Amino acid sequence: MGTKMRKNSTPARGRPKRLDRDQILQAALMEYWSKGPANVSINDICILTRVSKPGVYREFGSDDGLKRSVLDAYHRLAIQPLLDILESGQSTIDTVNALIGFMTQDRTTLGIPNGCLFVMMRAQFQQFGPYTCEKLIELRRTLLGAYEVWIDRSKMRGDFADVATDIAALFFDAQHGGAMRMQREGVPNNTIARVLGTGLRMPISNANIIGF
Amino acid sequence: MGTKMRKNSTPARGRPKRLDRDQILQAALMEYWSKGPANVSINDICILTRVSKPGVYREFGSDDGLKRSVLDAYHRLAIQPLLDILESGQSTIDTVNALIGFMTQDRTTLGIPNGCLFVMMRAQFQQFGPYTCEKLIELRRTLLGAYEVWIDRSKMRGDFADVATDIAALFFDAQHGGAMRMQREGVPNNTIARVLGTGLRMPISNANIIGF
DNA sequence: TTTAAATTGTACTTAAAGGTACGAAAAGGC
DNA sequence: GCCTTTTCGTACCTTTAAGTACAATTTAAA
Repeated sequence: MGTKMRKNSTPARGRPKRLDRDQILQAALMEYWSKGPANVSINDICILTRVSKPGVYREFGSDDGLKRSVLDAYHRLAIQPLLDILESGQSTIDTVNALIGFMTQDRTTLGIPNGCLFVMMRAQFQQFGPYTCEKLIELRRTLLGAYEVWIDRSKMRGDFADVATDIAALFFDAQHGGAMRMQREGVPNNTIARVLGTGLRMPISNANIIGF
Repeated sequence: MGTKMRKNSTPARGRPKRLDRDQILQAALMEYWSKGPANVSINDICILTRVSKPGVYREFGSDDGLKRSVLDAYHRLAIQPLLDILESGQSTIDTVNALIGFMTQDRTTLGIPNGCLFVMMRAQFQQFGPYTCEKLIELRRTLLGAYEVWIDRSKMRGDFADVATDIAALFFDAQHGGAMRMQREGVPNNTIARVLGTGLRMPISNANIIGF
């Protein structure tokens, strides 16, 4: 957000920057993800990262700005892998299985909190500022768009049921959200996988049985 | 919560009570429902109902106590109709259609906020106190239990797919949650109905085609 | 060595949250 | 008319949130 866009190579003029933006983002991300954004204050993040409060505000502008940036980081960290699965070009069934596998990974062994920060924040968008909300809407559109592209591709291959693409995309998105919430509520991952299995394989198996 | 359980008939001893518990509950319920529980303070409710803050605390004990009681009221108001549909004894298909119809009613004409307070609060349980959380868990169990009973009944009639009852119950619960969240995000009700249609009619149509 | 530029953190402000101490008020019993 | 019981609301408390004023610090350029 600085007025001077300094590249790494340029030595710059004034006092050298010691603040590590990425470290703050990482810490905030993990804190939001594990405790829920509403239960983490800027102060908490300051203490956690040993950065002064004005430091955080200089870097991100506001609470809203920080949350927006964290959401951006979360996009790269945890949403992109999901998008990558959709764009991997595998067979439809393999893709669905990959999605289920991805969502129901054991988080404790990965050192990652349960649930999905994006799903969480979407459910609480009323508590956020304009930047964060904008980012949420953007991410939602990206996800739904990716589902739609994938569904259309599967349809062309003939292994997807006769459901309108936008409806099916909303359906897949809802299953993802449901799975992440179940995980947060403590439902075992193999149970979640079974729920997802009945839900997500439906548009495929139906195609096999009825349509083709 | 009062130490004296006074019936309406008993004239009582001290200063007569003017505080209307139900009015507070109703106002808090609508406020939580429309704005989200996190965006409504005890102060807001006091102003809205023209009750003093100690009045509210005398009646409900704490923020946690109020939320718990509101959730109870919401149970009777908006969850019970859903349970009633499940217990109505209609045919499986009619029940599913009734569920979809109930979830996708036009809220503006009913004067009711979009979404579901219970679904909202479930997604934010980390922000609530022990009483509220306990109530949330209890309500969740009640709902899942009702789904399970209904599913088992449908299975016995032979019009439900070969899916484990607990898994199917979680699936239905997830669809309900997904629908309520879509509604909150501004997805049109007829779109939501189509998403629900593809999801909820699946375990039934599959039974018709494959199993029986 | 001075000056200008850039970043730093201490100490503060303001607002709003949940919660309560306490005396006034309103009733029935004596 | 006075005492007891119960409910009432004003005015406060404590904590914590987001956000900032400002002087000190560290660097390159002059």
